[in-house]
Amino acid sequence: MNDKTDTRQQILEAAMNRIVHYGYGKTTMSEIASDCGMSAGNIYRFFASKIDIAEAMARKFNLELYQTYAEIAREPIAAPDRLRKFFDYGLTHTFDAIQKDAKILEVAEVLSDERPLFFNEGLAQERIYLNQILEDGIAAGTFAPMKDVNFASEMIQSALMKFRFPQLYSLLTLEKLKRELFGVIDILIAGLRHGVEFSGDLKR
Amino acid sequence: MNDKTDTRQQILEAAMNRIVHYGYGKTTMSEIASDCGMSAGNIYRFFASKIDIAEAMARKFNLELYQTYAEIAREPIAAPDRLRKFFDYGLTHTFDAIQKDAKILEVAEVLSDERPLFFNEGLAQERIYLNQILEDGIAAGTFAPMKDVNFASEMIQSALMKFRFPQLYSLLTLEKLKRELFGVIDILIAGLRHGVEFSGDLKR
DNA sequence: CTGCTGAAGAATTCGTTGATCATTCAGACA
DNA sequence: TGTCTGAATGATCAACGAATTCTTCAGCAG
Repeated sequence: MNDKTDTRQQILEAAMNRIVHYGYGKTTMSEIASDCGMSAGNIYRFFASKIDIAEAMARKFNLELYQTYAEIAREPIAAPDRLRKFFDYGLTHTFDAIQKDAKILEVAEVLSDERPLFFNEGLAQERIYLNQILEDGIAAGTFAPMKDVNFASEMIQSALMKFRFPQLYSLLTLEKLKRELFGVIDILIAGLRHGVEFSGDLKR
Repeated sequence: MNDKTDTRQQILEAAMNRIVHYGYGKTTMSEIASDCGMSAGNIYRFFASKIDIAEAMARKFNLELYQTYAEIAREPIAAPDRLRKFFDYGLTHTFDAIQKDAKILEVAEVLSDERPLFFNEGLAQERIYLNQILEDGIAAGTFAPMKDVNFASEMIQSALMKFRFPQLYSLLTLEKLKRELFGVIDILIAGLRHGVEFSGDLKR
């Protein structure tokens, strides 16, 4: 069973090496296989398809991200600062990753085409940490109480959607991007601080 | 001189009829020309290129939009309500337009590829009305005073960016979209109401 | 002189064909 | 018996000539 995990890991690593260098489209299953000293067919005992390798790659990327997210959510600083740090890290991390390996943009594109739900998974995971920060902030009296913390998290994610799509911001510098990110976050924080009357509250 | 404007108008109308029906790519200059009873070459005395026709089309669409924006910005209701109405109208208007003529999505795509700055023009225009609403709100005491109204407008636009890209939301229903739009706006309004301490204020 | 045409040129798209690639699976191997 | 290979298969892609389309412009008509 450990062999299996090891081999899977080896395939993933070989694939990642090729993909970040040549791109997803220019990397073939046979190439990955021969890098691992096996036949292309054998890869299918470990990954159901090529796109699953891309997904595993993204999952690995996200795992690091979530780990830092969890740490930030736990930091003993005021909730608004944690919120800023949270999204600052997310943006910087992906920006740097793209700067370093431009080809991962292709992976993201292919994934959003063929695994459109994968994206939602990440948002849901992120919301767990956001909810935690919001609840802390409410408990500390920094944020006003609210009926539906998860809905608020969703709205925060929605307002910061722009900073998730490199295609939308790739022409801007990181500096300009951050200025904008913090500008939006500051309004959101002011809103959360003083309490939001959601116009839909009656219905929900 | 009026002849010239008329002909231009005629060409634009013929082009629009074909484009909303068959799409931008499937509409040829000769077709537009023969619809107008002229040669393809003659179109170039009125439009410098095919993409300029698409731009004129979008400009016409925006003109209606801006007219309503101006009206909403002037309405004698509280600033927050004007803000809601403003973006509600923008979303509904484009959503309905796409529902009615799906092919205009292709026009938007081609335009953002070949005239990337055209988009910014629209944002700048929109900000004129936003600034007006914000200033009114501040004067009325509904919104807290702020150093840089235009920056706040930019941040509002940034936070609502998601609702501008049909590619990002085309799978959602208008109802769900509006729920989300109002959710974000409500937080922004709460923030503006009580005042924002922009973390970048020292630098600006 | 002005307004327009239609043919020419340049650029782009299209369709076909051959090759490459992802994926499957019968059977070899250990 | 459980692993793995390599050939078979169908799907996708690249190449490239043909055709279409955008754009220009010399010259014709009014």
